[in-house]
Amino acid sequence: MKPNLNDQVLATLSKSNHLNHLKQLQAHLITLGHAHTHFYAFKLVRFCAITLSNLSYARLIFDHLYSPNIYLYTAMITAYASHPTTHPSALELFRHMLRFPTTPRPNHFIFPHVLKSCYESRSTGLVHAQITKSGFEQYPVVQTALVDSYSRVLGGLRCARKVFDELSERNVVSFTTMVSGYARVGDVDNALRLFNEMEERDVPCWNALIAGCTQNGLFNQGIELFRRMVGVAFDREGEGQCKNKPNQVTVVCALSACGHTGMLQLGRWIHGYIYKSGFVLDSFVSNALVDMYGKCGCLGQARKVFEINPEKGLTSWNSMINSLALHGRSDGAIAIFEEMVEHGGSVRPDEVTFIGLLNACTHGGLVDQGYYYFEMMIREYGIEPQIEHYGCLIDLLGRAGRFDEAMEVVKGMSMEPDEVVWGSLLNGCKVHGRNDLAEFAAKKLVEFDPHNGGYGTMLANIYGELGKWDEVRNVWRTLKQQKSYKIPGCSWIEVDDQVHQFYSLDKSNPKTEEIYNILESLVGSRNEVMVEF
DNA sequence: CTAGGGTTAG
Repeated sequence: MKPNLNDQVLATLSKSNHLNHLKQLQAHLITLGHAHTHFYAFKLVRFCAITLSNLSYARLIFDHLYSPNIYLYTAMITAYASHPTTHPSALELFRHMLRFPTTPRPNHFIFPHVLKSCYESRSTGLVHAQITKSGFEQYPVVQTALVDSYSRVLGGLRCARKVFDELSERNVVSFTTMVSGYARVGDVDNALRLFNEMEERDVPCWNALIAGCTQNGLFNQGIELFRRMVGVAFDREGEGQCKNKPNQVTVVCALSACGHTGMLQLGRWIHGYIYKSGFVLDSFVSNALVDMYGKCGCLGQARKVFEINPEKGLTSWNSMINSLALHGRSDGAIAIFEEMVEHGGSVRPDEVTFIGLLNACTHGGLVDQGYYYFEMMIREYGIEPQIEHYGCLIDLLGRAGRFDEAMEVVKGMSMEPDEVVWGSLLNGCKVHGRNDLAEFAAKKLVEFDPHNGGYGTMLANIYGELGKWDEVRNVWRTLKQQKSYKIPGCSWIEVDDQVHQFYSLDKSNPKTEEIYNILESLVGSRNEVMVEF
């Protein structure tokens, strides 16, 4: 028996990845008299838009149909909505569909896709009106899509909440959407409040909250939630219900938090958990592991995970480069960069790549090489330097004591220098004893953030170095009046799953004396010693 | 064709 055309088309598309394959299939369909069969056209449009990211050809197929049905409009609008630069086209097509009576009438499936194209054009409200008018507002799927759409528009969170509050029926999905909305604007408190109100929870809603924490820098809180999730899932007291086990998305978030806080033990546990759970090491998981190991200083492990990733994407390369750069392995970072350019396939270095690369040069003292890559970024890759790149470059030049060039760069910047730029310059000045320029940079910092006790303290110290004692007193008086205090430097180490925190000059630890003695024997002085808080 | 969750950056 001959395989039917339906299966043939699906099989061909699942194996194809090139426009030529698509054209062959099209030719085949035309000879069989199926050039205008909606079902096949639908498959072709989706393939073209999703696999090939070729919107113009998808539109070409669409435009050659006599009267596209609702499926085809939906497919075409979905295609546009998933490519941010073509958002207007999605709405245009939708309006066209509404305006002409010969086109299909909207159903409730199309609205989520239309709403996805509203984020940048801020037209959620218009579509909302249309939804109400056409009587689709009572569909939970549409309602949730509305909440999501409002929450992604700048300043739209209040509207999102309003729609959410008026829902006829809240479920775990609409709750999760709202939690993510709060997380997106950094309002973790409200995200948590809503999470606590939920009577039923699933994996995505845990993930939304954990991601909310880690994306807003609340790494410890994220870890705490992760531990709670693991605890609930494995039900340590009871009979082990194993519901809501962390999945790939969860571990990616948790690993990010481990990297940022240096929790290597937990990171290793998660790696084991991934292995035991039989998760596929997709690029997200792999990259998160590389980043965690890299940040925790296990460069060998990071490298191993990186090497076995068969689909190294931009982030994979960037994570590996950053890991090496972070630990001063400039040669390694540069080698990976070169490998990326040579064997990275379609992957092209982006602005993050160059931050890592410049960082590597800074830590290795490779000033000229750093300059070279900075130029390469602009000329060969057409990347406009961001303030971050300038920060790296100033850092690079400052540490090398090349202050004239550093100031040239500052003057040539296309934007106002920020705190990091002045901070980098100041740091270089301190290393090289350039107190005159240090005063200038520190003043800029204080100007930037007059209530920052740290900046004030640095300025006062520099005045001290310069013997400007009146100025020293002035700065201290201002700081005192404003109640601006320097946040003490802090460092910590993880031993047996416990984090020990150390602040400068704090002697509150019961073992202070012992710690001091050991550290003294190690560094030979008490001045730089940290004591546990 | 059907609403929610993911990594990298001075």
